[in-house]
Amino acid sequence: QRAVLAEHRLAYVSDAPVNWCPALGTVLANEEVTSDGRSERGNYPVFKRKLTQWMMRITAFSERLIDDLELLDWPDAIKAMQRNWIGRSTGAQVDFAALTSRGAASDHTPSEATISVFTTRPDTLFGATYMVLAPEHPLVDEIAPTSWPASTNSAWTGGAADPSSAIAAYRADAASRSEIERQAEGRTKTGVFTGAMALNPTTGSAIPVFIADYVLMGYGTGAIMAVPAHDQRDFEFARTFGLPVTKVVTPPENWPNDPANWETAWGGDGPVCGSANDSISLDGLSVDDAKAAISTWLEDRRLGHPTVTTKLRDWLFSRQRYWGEPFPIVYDTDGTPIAIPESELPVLLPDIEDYSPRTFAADDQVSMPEAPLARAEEWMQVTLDMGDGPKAYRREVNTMPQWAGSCWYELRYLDPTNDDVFVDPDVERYWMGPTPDRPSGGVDLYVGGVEHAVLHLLYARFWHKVLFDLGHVSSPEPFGRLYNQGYILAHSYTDERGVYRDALTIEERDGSYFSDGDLVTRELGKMGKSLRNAVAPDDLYESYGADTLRLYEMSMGPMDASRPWATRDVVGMYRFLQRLWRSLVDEDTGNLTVVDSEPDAGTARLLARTIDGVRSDMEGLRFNTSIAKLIELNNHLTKLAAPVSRSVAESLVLMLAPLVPHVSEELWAMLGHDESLTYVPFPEADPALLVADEVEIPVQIKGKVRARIMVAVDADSAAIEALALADPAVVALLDGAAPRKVIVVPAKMVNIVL
RNA sequence: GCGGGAGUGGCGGAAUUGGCAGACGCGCAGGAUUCAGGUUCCUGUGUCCGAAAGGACGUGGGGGUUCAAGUCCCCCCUCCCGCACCA
Repeated sequence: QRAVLAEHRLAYVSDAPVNWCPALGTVLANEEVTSDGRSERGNYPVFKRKLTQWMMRITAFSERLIDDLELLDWPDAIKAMQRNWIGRSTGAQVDFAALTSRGAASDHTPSEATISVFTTRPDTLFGATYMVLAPEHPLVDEIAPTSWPASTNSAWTGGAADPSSAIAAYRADAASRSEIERQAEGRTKTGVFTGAMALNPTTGSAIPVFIADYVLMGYGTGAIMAVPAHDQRDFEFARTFGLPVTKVVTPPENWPNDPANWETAWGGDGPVCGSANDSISLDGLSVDDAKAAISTWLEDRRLGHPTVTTKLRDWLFSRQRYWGEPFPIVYDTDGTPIAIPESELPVLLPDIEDYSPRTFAADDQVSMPEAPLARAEEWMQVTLDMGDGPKAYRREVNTMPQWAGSCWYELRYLDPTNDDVFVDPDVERYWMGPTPDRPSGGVDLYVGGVEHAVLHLLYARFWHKVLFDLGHVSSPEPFGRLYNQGYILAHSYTDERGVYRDALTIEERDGSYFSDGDLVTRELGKMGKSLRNAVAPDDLYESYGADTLRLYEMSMGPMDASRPWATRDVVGMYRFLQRLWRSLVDEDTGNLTVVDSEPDAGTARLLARTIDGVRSDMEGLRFNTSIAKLIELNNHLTKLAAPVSRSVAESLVLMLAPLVPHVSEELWAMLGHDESLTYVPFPEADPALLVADEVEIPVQIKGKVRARIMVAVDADSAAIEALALADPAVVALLDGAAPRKVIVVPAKMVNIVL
């Protein structure tokens, strides 16, 4: 019963191949391994090892994890990365009968085996001329005969005397090559014949079954039907091994009629051809129609059915670390995992002498993971009463990955002192509940880096959906709006030997860069100690103060863009803060110069426009343009002969507070306030001041600005046209000629067409 | 190959819906203040022609739509990021 349940449990023990990183001394999730087979953290080699580890059944949520992206206000790039990672593709599973006896030596017996394949192109079933299994596919040993069938192509055997030695040699060879080596081989197709044949259910012909590493055990069923005419990989394999290429979809007219003369496979649409037998004909149908027709045919004969496959794999959830949440799991004397009853929770980490992970040489493939908690012998052994009397159990010694905590911290933050539940349902609904304009619910704004796209952000969504299904949260998604801030980049400099030179030593001459006289090459990338281009915040605090640094970083450009650091530019924001101070404070006496009288009309209007603009820029996280508007306002104030009005000064300080909190608080106190400005609302723009009575608009002749006129904001087109045509500069340029057409955009501009 | 994003002065970057390209800052130039210094102040600063007035050109390249294009459409180039033998 436990075994059956384990097939469906959210958390389960698996002994499938996992990612083992000897240098880190722990196993890793697929998401933590880079495409070249190294650890995301530390960039160490990672090896596939068959180990018993805890898994989370995230694949059960694949569909919803893709579909619910629609609900989210997230950057397209992140959504695309998640879709791509989950990798849903719809197609069909098709069953092929294995025929080990066909054409084989007389000591072979017919196989009962069925080879199931996943295909997105069931319409091309008639063109399947061979099959390929992943090298580690469990059926391989079952279907392979003991000797080569008569007249086996010598190119298919890998030079081996019999199928089992060919298979063994191919597997050994595949295992010895790293991901990087395989990629470096330029994807030349390799493989060997298994000696077995299979029956193409549509044509009734026997087709050879190969193993090849271009078919992955981890995707689909780990087996494919190969249609070389219409799949590029199969095409290349067929060319290498001299396999037949049968056309079943008509390519465009400029393609050679005979597939033997094709340069590539034809993967596009076209009328299906050569696809008929006694009970079905697909000929003449489009690809889509043929898919539908063959699916029905397969289902009627119980040979296949439509299905969906994803690239996403279950989440490897155990780590060999001390610092992680211990599993609430014990094993009985039979080694069966049992959940600890709630009354015994939480399981706390034991105090141990040595917390450090057991690590190995980076390339030590045969090393075995060792959990630090396994050193806590006393803690491991525990006596519990599971309802059948006290018994001895052994604790699980693996711990959860760092992601476990980040999957729900945002929920705990809502109600951090609650001792009864992790979050009160009412509290959760208040902060995170779905609303008509945000059906996903979740955190209002989550600012974070792209590096979490298919790690934290995927895991947390999965975890949240589990809690949602269990009724613990009302929101289907944890983070309603996501904003990716860019990186602060910096130039790094390498000399001829490729050694990084300290960025502080660099001099520029005639567009080239030199370090102590040596020519160096400049690159733009992240800051880092090893790149010798990091900027120490302490130095900037020392020279300019924390407010200046903060203001500079916000002013550099849009928040979501990566931007190059330029120490030289920091001074601009420092100067601004000095000018700001002097607009409100007498430098010599230190006394406030602000007056209580109302500002002049121009200043009042500029203030209103600034408040309005800064407010919307802040809402859109456009801090760079907020700052520009605040500088403009201050520049205006410094040009005034008169002292600054209190109403203007206070609004300015309040608007600056989120950007330069220290200077703002200081000025706020000097303006006579006892309480922090944190509790004062953001200024409101006077709507009456946002609309001017008159505006200056350009007058264009043939699209070029030739004059400017003042017009009332509510002036109609005719009045504006008359004003424009009466302008002396326009009269002179027209020189008596009658305009062919005059376009007037009220309160915006005039364009005269000659 | 697939997916995402970006190309605007010497530099970082502005420019809601097509409507004055270059806001704001750096740098640079000239000037001011100062015994001096600059982490001070003021003025100027897209490019080219011109003493000036003014004119021409100008948002990666090429076409197009429009009275009007950085913005819309078509083709192309370059760069960055993610995934990559996913059947």
